[in-house]
Amino acid sequence: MSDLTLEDIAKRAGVSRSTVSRVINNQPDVHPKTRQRVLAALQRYDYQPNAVARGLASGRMRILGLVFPMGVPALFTDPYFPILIHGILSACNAHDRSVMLWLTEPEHECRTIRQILQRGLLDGVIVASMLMDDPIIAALQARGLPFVVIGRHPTDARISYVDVDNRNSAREMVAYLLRLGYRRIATITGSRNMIAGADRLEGYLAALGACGINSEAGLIAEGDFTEASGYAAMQRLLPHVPDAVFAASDTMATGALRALREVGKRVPEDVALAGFDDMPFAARTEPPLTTVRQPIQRLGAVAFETLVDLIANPNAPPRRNILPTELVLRASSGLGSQGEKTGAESKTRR
Amino acid sequence: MSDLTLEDIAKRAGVSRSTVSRVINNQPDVHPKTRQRVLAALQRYDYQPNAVARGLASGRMRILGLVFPMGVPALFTDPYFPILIHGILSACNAHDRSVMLWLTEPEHECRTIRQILQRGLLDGVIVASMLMDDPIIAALQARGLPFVVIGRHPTDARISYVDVDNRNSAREMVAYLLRLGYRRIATITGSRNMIAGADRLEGYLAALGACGINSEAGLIAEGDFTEASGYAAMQRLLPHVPDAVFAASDTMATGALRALREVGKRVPEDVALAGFDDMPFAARTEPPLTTVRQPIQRLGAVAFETLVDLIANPNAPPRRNILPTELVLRASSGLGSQGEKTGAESKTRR
DNA sequence: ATAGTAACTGGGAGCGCTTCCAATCCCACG
DNA sequence: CGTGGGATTGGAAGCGCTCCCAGTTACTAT
Repeated sequence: MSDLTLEDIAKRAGVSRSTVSRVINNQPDVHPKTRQRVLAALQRYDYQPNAVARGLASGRMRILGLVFPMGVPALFTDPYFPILIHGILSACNAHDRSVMLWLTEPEHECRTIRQILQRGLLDGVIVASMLMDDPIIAALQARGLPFVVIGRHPTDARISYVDVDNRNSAREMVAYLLRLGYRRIATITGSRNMIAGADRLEGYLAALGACGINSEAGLIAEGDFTEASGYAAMQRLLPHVPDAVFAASDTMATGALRALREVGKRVPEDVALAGFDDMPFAARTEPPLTTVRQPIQRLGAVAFETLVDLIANPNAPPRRNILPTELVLRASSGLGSQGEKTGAESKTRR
Repeated sequence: MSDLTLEDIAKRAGVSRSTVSRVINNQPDVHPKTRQRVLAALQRYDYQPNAVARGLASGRMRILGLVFPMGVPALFTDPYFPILIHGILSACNAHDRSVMLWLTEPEHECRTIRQILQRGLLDGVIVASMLMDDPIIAALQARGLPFVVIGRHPTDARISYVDVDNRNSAREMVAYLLRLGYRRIATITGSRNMIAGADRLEGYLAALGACGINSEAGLIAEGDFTEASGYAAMQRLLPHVPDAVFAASDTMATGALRALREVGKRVPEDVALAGFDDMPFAARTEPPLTTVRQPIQRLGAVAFETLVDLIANPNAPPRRNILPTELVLRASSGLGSQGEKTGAESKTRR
């Protein structure tokens, strides 16, 4: 309603602008009595500080940027995106920061990057990039804006990131399938240009290698983290008769499940199946999905904390944070030839 | 890198700050030659204007707020959320605006609302509220900040909104099921506190009423738009032997599907099923889901356009925008007793 | 009392931009 | 060659806040 300024409040409270500012920012050196008086005026006139003026004067807007690459087709069908956002926003809420959101659409990429780099606006940026060579990374570095990436960066050691150990998690899942006795284990990979996809493939290969098994080209089908790609990949795998399939995401695993159902293959009797992520729906597929649980929400929260820390200490060394995953064993991986017990939903802590 | 100001560029280009400002903002009254010179300097020093200073001086930050109510449990499992965001962000990208995002968590609600109402920061707000009595609405009105709600407001005619005709869409879907010959049509409703849920229930009742059928309490089960609630609701419906079920969302329909599968009921032979939304996965359930398609992404884009219009014309009357839906007929609704043809994916334009 | 010190308070100078408004320039016209 | 008026340009006044510094007040110790 009324557009009061600091000055107005000051006049009403019979003090100076500076004193009101001190009270608002909870600074010391204000007499308790004065503070009371100002507080009362603040309340009475329902004063809201002007965030922009404040930001200009102080140089910090308390706003963080959050950037998602549009090049990821799974972004709008996977709950990954909303869950991650939730984690970040909750953390921001709790620490009185706000968030600006961008999707870098290729056709507007330059403009989007310009917006993100606008001076004064953002205190720092979280890049949910996962892409191999996202131009936003270079732009942020050139501009000197603090940022954290969700998903490790393969080459540049100066970049702070938060991630799970995709390679080892995948390796353990495949090792588990091997322990169950499966030998023709196929994989449906994520996109080539996403680091998580490449890492999970590496883990798959490592597990096979450790067991003395040579990977077979026909047992590796590339997907792009979408359901449809999982479906198509499974169809390509079928002629090579896998006895188990490790899909690099739960979403692709459901696609594989659909393909298997269509040709009358039973899971896990004919083909065992495992996914990655432990999305909410993974417990409700038929059969429920064995998978690797990654703490998506926590990933967002830790990214937030890391960024805030980075903003406060601009010259500190880069932070790297690997969060733990756990295997979630459900019916889709079956009991294997060993008859190993899995339990309804037993979990293995890594 | 270098933190140049307008003044610096002006000096370099041998003109005044004002002129540089004019060039940047593409204003007339600059001699073409001067403009060239300034443009060159701008380019050479890679000048980025300070968005905050600009915002303070001009009173417009070109930032929109986007508010989601956390009270909606489906928010993080339904693709509705990301698709809507996508629609809004694409529109913003194309029109050189940015977006700030908030989830109003009940425990931080006051603080969140304060952040949103901060003076100077936002030019306007899009509320993806759908809730019956969201306090943010009253707060925005009191503050006089332009805003648009996605989902109609049941009582206040001064509020601008964008929506689909939930009531009629639901009515048509149920009428379609009636035409197929189903008579014991049950419904799984959305949450009571969401207007869309209430509207779809009304449409269900209207269709039955138009056909002279009295609704039966046992055939109405309340859900909350989540898969789990659809599953539970279906279990409650089973004893009442419906021959068809209209779920108020595709997500709940998949829950119902799971419950039906568990007790060995075939869809559509034993129970026909219809959903609402036409989420990407609806075409891939087993059987594929008959549903009402609503243009979620477009909803976001139109909300954006409406808001921008509202910001430009603060005194214009409220805008109300109803986007069309269409019935998407797939296998889950069956052929009914009439043997009506549905085709693999025939659509009916409303 | 009185100096000395600590606790407060107010004023002013910005933050980097927009936006008037007055000043200057330039050219066609007389 | 002078002159009016539109086209350009520069200067100054903010936008509403923070933050520094000097000034004022209020005590304590002597």
